[in-house]
Amino acid sequence: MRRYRLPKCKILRTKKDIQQLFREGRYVPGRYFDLVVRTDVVDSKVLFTVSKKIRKKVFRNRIKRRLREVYRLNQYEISMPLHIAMIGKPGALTADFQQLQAEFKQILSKIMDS
RNA sequence: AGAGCAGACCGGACGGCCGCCUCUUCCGGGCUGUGGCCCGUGAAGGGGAGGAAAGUCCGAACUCCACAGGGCAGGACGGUCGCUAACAGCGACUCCGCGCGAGCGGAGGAAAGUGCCACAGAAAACAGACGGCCCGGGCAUGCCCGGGUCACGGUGAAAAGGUGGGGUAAGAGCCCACCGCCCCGGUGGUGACACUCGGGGGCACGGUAAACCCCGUCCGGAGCAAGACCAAGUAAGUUCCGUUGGGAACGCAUCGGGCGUUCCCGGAGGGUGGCCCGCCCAACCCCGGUUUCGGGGACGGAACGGGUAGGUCGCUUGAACCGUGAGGCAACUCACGGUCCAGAUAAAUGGCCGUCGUCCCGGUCUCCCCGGGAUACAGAAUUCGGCUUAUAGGUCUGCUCUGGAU
RNA sequence: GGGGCCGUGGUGUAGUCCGGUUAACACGCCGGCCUGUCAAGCCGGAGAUCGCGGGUUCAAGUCCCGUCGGCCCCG
Repeated sequence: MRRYRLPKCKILRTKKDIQQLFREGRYVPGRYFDLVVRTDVVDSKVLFTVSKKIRKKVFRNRIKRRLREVYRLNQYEISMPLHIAMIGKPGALTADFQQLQAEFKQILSKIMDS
């Protein structure tokens, strides 16, 4: 049985990788979150972030946690190595969790088709 | 019962599935100098946000820089006595103001000095006389001149204690009584201060120090992005300054120049993260010329510039927390026993679901049931002690006022 | 995480140190003159709870405290 794990080594954390991702990655906007994706990589890694327009740190953290759960539970939908940045928007705080998952799958399939 | 004051505390509970960080032990693998070290979709067990984690407003610990000190400047605090590692904190008490009250708020000095007090008003700070009142003189009275006066009038934030009586030309502490004020003494209190205490003074002393200032107490500067180490990597780069001068004594050498040691004086640079005094600090050789000097390297310092943004340590046992006892009105302290309780770093402490609790709304309308909604403020980042600010709802303790019953 | 600076008409600033009774200046805006028209120029005018709340003072943009927002620096 597949285990839906997401340890630290799967998170993008070096400054070089992150800068490269935002410089060369493809930007895909969404309703609850935007994605930045880079395909010319050998392993799958991800990072989660939220704009400081959301003023309170509690709410920014909650959005990041929900996005992480979305990625964790749907990571096997990805069939190729990708570097992904998930950028939370205000709606992700109150939206239904099922809707977040649906949007993630939808955007993902769009990316993998192209 | 209602209204209110002060303080303390909680700030959802239980369960299921899937996850995250960290520590310990074990398992597997690798390295080994057999002490261990490193790695893991590995296993088990322990721990995993707050009362404010916040604002960064104070105070410390700790680290680095600098340290013989002294002074000035600057900053902070400000009733008294205590508590504390320290504080702008806390406790008790004092005086003043506000409140019916429980209580709340304020606090050195304005008879050391300087400045300011707009407008209005006659006059605004060792003051002055506009109107009015009174007296005298002059013109034949309403007018003018000289004098007295602040009791009254108006102004203002603020105008020479208040009330009553005597007194007077009119008045005024001018005099008297009471109240208030000031000074000296006494008594009580560690003290702020208090006093139905004694004596003296007719009363002089406007406000502002969150204006300068004076008095007292305290304060070196930065901050865990402090700081230490490892790895990788660039340009061991550029510019500037300095590594010295004079004198005395002694010794060596001597034709002369000189050399060495000690002491004194001076100069340049740097440090003492504001300034001054004082103090402290390091570094010499080669070549040419040999009196000053020129060139080169090395060393010390300053400014500018280049590279890295990876890892390890600091990093959580501490003025710690929980009991019990003792001292103290209290803040708090002491003794004994017990506990180990987050350490992340693009940053863990969660996501989804169910049941229940609390509150609100609607139906029902004896709060039983059904449906819907709400469940705050807010997320550790070196660590403590405080303060301040945000906060749905709720609990407890003590007290006050009003009304009712007994 | 730590340190520092700034909030004044629509915009950019002055005034804040040392408090004083119409808060100044430039650009912009509105109206008029000029021109065949526009611009420029000239004349006149409107527009500010001085980020917000409390305190000191007779009096606060200015002094003190709290709070909110914005900007910069440090490895």
